[in-house]
Amino acid sequence: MQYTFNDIEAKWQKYWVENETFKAENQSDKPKYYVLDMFPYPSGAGLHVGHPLGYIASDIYARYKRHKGFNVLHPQGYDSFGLPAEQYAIQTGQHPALTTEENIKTYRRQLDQIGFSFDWSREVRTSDPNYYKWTQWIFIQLYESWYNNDTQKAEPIETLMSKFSSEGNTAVHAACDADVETFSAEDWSSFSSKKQQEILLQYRLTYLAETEVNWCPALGTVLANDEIVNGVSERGSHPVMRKKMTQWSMRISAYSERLLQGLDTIDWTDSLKESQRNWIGKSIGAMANFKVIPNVTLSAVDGSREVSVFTTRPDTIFGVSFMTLAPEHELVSQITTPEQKDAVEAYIQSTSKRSERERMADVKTISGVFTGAYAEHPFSKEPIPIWIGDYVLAGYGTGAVMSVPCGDQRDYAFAKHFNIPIPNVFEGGDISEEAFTEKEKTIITNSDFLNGLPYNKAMKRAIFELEKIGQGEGKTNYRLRDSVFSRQRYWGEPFPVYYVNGMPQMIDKAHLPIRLPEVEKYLPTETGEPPLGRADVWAWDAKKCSVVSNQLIDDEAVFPLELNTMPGWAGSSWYFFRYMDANNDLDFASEDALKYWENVDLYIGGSEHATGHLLYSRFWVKFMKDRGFVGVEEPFKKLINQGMILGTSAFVYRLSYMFLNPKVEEAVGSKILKKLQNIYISHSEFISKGDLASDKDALKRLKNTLAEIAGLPNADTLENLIVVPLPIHVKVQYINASDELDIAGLKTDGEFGDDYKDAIFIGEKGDIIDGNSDVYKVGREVEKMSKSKYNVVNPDSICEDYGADSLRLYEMFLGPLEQYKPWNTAGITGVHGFLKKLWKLYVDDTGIKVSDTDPSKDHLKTLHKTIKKVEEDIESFSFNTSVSTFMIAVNELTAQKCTSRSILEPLIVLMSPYAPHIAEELWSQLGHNSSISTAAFPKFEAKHLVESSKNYPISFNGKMRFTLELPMDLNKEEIEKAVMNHEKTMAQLEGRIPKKIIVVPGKIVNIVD
RNA sequence: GCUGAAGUGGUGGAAUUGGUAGACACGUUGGACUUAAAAUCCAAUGUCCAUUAGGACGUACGGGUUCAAGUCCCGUCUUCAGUACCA
Repeated sequence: MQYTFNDIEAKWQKYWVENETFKAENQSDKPKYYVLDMFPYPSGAGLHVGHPLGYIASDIYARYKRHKGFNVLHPQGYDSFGLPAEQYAIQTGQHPALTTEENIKTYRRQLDQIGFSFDWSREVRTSDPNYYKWTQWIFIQLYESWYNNDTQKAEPIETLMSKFSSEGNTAVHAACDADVETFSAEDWSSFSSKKQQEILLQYRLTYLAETEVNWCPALGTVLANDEIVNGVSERGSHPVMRKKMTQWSMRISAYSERLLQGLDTIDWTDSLKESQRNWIGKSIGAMANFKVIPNVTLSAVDGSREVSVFTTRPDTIFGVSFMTLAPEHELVSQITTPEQKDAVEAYIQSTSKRSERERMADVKTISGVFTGAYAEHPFSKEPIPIWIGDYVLAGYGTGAVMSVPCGDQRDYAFAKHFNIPIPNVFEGGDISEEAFTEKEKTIITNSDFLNGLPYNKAMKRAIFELEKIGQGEGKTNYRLRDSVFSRQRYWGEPFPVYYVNGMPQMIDKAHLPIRLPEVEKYLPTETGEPPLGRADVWAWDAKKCSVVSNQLIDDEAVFPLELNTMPGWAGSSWYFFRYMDANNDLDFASEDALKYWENVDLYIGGSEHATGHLLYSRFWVKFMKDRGFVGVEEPFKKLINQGMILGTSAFVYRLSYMFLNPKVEEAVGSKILKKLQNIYISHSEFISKGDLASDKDALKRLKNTLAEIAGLPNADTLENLIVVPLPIHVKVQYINASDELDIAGLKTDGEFGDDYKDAIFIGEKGDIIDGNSDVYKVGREVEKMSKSKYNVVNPDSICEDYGADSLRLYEMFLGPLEQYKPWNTAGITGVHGFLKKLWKLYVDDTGIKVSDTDPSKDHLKTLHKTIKKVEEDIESFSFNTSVSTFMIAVNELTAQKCTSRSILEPLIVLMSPYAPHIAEELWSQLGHNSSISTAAFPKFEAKHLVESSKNYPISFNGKMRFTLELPMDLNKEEIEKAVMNHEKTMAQLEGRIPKKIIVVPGKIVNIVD
């Protein structure tokens, strides 16, 4: 009988569906185990071989846990809202719901053919109204909550309202907007209800706020930072503006400390925890307030203005020689003196043109302007000049810094550039060239009451003194910012929100879901409203409690609905709870189900979600815990990041070379020229993507750097000399690796233009080549699989040619789960051959050949060492090594001609998580009527591995020379005697007397002479 | 720059607590079977020297600890990923 994998796999896939083999029950005597994959976005391209990697691993683990007697929840679903479907809709006019449905069908077919043990009865789709109904509901709960810093918990907004009416807000410690006014209980009750609502909005966990976005008028949409290149849109090169928009935000910053602390309670990789820690960015330091010195020429100054700064090094406060405000800082306009007004305004003008990204990219250029104002040092009372500079970011801390040039490189560079004094406050060291490093900043000097103190004591003392004079306090700052929750898109969850007099109102739970309205086009409106602005039936009738036509909007009962939709991470922040009770109409999941399944025991997915999905989910879960909706504090107990499977792409590239005018060599000498070449090559900033010739700014920067290195007075000397600093391979286009291509046909002329006609080209080896001849070659590169790179390997054809079991085994065999690794289809013949060998171990021409004879000692030894290794491997997620173990076992048993049922039955159970189809088939041929998934995992018995002898490696001075078979029960002395008397030992020693003989019984013998 | 991970044959990768480096595969070479091919099976395969016996060298590089180091310690280099005027 042949191993007809296609038939066998189809047969068992059908069996599993018909018998609901993998359906999980919400109650059981067995212990529970919840294994989850990050659910996929169903893209139009379908699955490639990289996608199932994590699913295979989790499926093996889920099946293993079932064998081990657990009630396993292993569901799957789709993160089906998202941009690609919307883009496709814009281009084709097809409704995203239709294309999404199509894509899901493809995904499901592809997933099914790999033989996953998903419980599909629990499938969720984020774009399903029955699902997003509950996403909307959670949004409402966030709106109806505030964060109490005293209890460190979210509470219903009502408790805040009652605090306000009994004591005002002065004693309330809450996470809220920075600019909340203070009021008493009397004030509160005197406020209009609109004013009360406005104040409450500053406390809610989701709130409306003015946020700066990248607005592209030509495209009529908001762009993400990555969609902007050099200040213009990536698509179409249209100008992009910073624009303030009112958007929903999530007060995730309220949870900074808990999100940080919670990391210690979960089993994630260190690198992932570290990313989240960095993202949360806790820094401990102090706030210090510097009084602005009134200036007689400024009429408005009243002497009460203060510059607040955050610093992590309050011990350096006597090293302050200036202060720097972000150009956007609100004090700037108030304190600037008339003499400096023009300069300051010109500076603000020029910096506002640059995007935040540009500012951050260009770290080297130092710029700033003096405001003319001075602040008073809190202790020395010296006047300190106040500058503005764009190296200070408005968005972090207070948007102002106390500049300590001796201890901070940026302050140092700024001070040098503008000739500001650099007072030293540390003992020892040298600050003639650069600021002190962290290591050098130890003992404080020149600092009044801090003199002689080590920095950590000085920090405490400085904070104490600041608090004493009421000009500062200890403070912890977090980098984590609230996240914008609005998207100007169509294909996302609509907000359950309508507006009365501009104030948001939540729609009652009873009327959810608020379904996405129909629109005739998926683009923003001509007036710049989001796509939902095109909907005709998109108003809320507060009396009838239903969505009605916009035409009916009036002042009394019909109001406009929110036009934004929720971002992609909304639906994915809580879906793991929905699987627990996916078909519940009354609640997002029943209390019983939530209590039984608790949270995810094992979560597998990509590391690209480290600071997105994995942080937002933790935030929502903590919130839901606070409000009593769920019982757990963390969503994912253990998390594993599967590595990416990469494809090999082929492309045509044009060789470009660094080329310099010969004058450079004259000017700088050949030695420096060589140095320059190395710098070009190692300086990745300059060898950026594409052709540097088109990036004038980068070219200019390069010239400055070169001039500096070459010791030239200024970059002008190089003006006509340096042209393009390469070599790089400029990719011309990707090709299908197997295609023949007429490379000559791609040749183009005048690529560099006349600007560079005097240049000489220097090749990769330093040789001079003809600059006008472009050279095209075909290159190969291992990179992420992508349709546009023609390097995608499709699992369908693999399943057809080799079977799903081969695919599963091979993906695991490829290497450690967490590692990035290239796909190489050639290797699959190895595992496929192994499956055939396995088949032949059980089945011959006449059928199953198993016998009920007693197993030999060798058989038992092979089986039990396999059980032991495989169990250890699965527990440690080392799936690649267990595949090798299976190969070794089958090789050994084949050589031993084993047909014993008591060996072959447990062996196939061991393998069934990895290769479930062949396992089911052999299991049933062995005479079993029920699925192999119900069989118990074989039990390891150590007695079968007990050896009576050991093949000792005999080393001389640490080098193994030969091995010697000795009985296990010999003691040290007996082993030593046996080894020393051996003729090979004599031969090695050649009569020398050993200085020392190390004997480790059961391991090794080492003879030192 | 900072943080994290990694660097082992032609390739993917093994190696438990420091104890026989290169398991298991792919590829390559030779052979068997075949008219031939595929499939299958057998053998060899880290590099170098040697007819053999055997030997030398080998886990990015340089040191160190140890009877013994891929594994531990110090320093250096390289690659990948994340992050970045975060005060």
